[in-house]
This record gives sequence, structure tokens and C-alpha cells, in this order.
Amino acid sequence: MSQKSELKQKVFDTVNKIPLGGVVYFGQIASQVGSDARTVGWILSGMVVAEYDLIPWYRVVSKNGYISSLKLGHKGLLQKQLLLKEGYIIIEDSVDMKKHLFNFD
DNA sequence: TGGTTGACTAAGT
DNA sequence: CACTTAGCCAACC
Repeated sequence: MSQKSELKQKVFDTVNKIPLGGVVYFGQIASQVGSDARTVGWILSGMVVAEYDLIPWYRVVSKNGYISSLKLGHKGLLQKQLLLKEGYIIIEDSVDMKKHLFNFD
């Protein structure tokens, strides 16, 4: 069995709190786990397919709503499809932050 | 130990 | 408005 780093586990826990219909940006998660936006993105990029079911990772986008994972290739298309499937408003590869941005508080 | 890289962001040119 | 720097942090070589 592989052990997730403590930071990775924190990120997972935080992402799990994102409700249906909401999205958050990397900086928000970073703030919750005590790290930075770039490190959060680095962790998510290291996720394997087996972890896709564990957390709503596709509800994490960049601050302006853009689906950053699109630069990774096919993975980005999957994220976009999942968001559309859940009824999110997406324009030009970006989520409508005015309607979907979620705040942890 | 130190340089490079990266699903970020803010600020500068 | 498009592109570049700089700051930030974790992993890899």
C-alpha cells in the first residue's frame, strides 16, 4: 500500500468539501492546506486515474475560471466534460466564476 | 546542496 | 492586450 503525503491528504480532504455546483481555484485550496497554489497544481497533476473517483478534482480551476488542465492534453477534456455533465456554465474553456465560485470561509 | 520544473498568481513592460 | 518576471513551495536529478 502506498502512503499519501500529509499534504496530499490535506488537499484531498479540502477538495472533498467542494459542493455540487461550486468550483474553487488553486489559491483557495493552498490557503486551506498551508501551501501555495503552484504546489496544489503540482499535486493534482500527479494524481492517477485510480484517484479520480476519490475527490471532485474537476471542480478545481484557475482563478479566472480557466480549465488549466487543458494544457496537459486529454485530461483537460475529461474535466471539461465532467463539469458540463454536472450542469456548470462554461464559456471558452472557462467556468463562469460569477455563478460557481465557492468560498470555504 | 543546488538547479529545474510545474493543473498558480500578481504585477510589470 | 500579449508576453515576461518574480514569488511561492514540493519533488526530482
